[in-house]
Amino acid sequence: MALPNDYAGQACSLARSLETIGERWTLLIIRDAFWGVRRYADFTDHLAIPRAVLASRLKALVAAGVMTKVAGERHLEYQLTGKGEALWPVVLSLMSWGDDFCATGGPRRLFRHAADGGLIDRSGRCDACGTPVPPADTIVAPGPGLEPPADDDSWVTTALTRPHRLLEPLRAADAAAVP
Amino acid sequence: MALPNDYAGQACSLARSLETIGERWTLLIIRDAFWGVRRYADFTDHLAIPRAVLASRLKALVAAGVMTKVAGERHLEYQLTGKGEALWPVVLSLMSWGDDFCATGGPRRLFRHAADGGLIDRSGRCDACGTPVPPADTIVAPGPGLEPPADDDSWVTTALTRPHRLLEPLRAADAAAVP
DNA sequence: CAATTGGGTTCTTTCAATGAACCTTAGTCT
DNA sequence: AGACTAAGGTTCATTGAAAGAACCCAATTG
Repeated sequence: MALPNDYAGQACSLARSLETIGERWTLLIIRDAFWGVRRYADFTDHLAIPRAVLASRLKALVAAGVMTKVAGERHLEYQLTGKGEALWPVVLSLMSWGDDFCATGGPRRLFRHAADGGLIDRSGRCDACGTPVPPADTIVAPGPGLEPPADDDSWVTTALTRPHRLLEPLRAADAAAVP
Repeated sequence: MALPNDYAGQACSLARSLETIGERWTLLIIRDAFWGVRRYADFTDHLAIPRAVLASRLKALVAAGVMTKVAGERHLEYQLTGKGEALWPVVLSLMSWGDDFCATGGPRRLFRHAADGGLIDRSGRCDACGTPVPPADTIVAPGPGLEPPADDDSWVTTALTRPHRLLEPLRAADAAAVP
C-alpha cells in the first residue's frame, strides 16, 4: 500500500480517522488493548502479526496519542489513552456487524454492564438500565460462538475465554483459572 | 499489503468485518454510498481513487453482498444492500471520533432525524425523540467545519453542501440548487 | 461517421507487508 | 565471572498491492 495512511483529498472526519486507525492490523491491536493485552510479546503471540509491523503500528499509535508506552513493574506496557478508549464504539459497532453478517455460531463475545449485569447492545447501552456503558464498566465474557481454547493456543487466547473487565491488564495466571 | 483482506489466525468478528471492509478506500466508498453516490465515475471524481482500485473494491463489495450493481435508467448504479446499510453505525462512530479528536472547526456534517428534525448523536439516537434513527430517515446537512465548495470541486462535492436524505441518489442538479 | 460518455482493463513503478534472522539490554542461574 | 534467558526491538530479501497514466470498447449523440 503506497501512502498507507494518507487520503490526500479527503478532509472528511472519517478519512481523518482512517489515517490514524485505518491501516491493516491497527484496529486489531486496539481491540486487544481493550481486552487487556499490554505487552509487545503478547500482541505478537495473540495476533501473529509480523514483529516489524507491530513495532511500526505501536509507534504510530503512540505518536497519534491513541496509546501510551509506560514502564510496568518488570516490562514495558502499551495502554490506551482517553483518545484510544473513545474508540470503543467503533470496535463495538464493527464487531456487532461481524456478528450479524459473518458469524456462524452467534457472537463470540458478550458484553455486560459491570454494575447490574445487563447485556450491552450494539449501540453501547445496557439493556437493564438503559444507559451508555463506558468500556471501563464493561465485562467481556465468552459468547456461544466462541470455541474452547486449544492446547497450542497462547496463554492470551486462553485467558480470553474467562470473563473479565475491559482495559484491565490480562495476567498469565488468568489463563490457568478454572471457570 | 500482502494478503490484504486475510487475518488468518483471527476468528474474531472484528477481524471478519475487517476482511470485508478493512481495506484502504473501502470505507470511504461506503461512506459515499450513504451520501447517495452511485456511479463509477462519480466515485472516482469525488474520491480521487485510482480507477483500478475502485473497480477492484466495488467488485469485492458486490461479491460480499454489501453492495449491488444494478442498471439504472441510462447507466449502471452501485447501491448499498441491507448488509451495507447495516454499516451505518460503523461509519457514524468513526466519523464522530474524527470529529472529536481530529477536526479543527467542529463537525463537517450534521445528522438530523427527518421525522422531527432532532440532532442524531454519536450512538445514532435522535436527541428529540430518543429513538435510534436508521440511515433512510436521516438528513445529512453541512456542519460548522465544512468549508464552502471551491470552483474546481466536482459536482458531487458541491451537491454535498446541500442538506439531503441519506441513501437517496445524488443528482447533478443538486449541485446547482441555491440554498 | 466522428466525437463523447460510461465503465472499465493494462501497464510500469513505487513502496509497504511478510517472515526469518539478528541485535541489545537486563536480569538470573550456577 | 560466565552462560542463559527474556523482552523488545531492528535488518534484510522477497512478495505483492497501490498509484497513476494510458489504453480499450460499447452505446449514444451531433
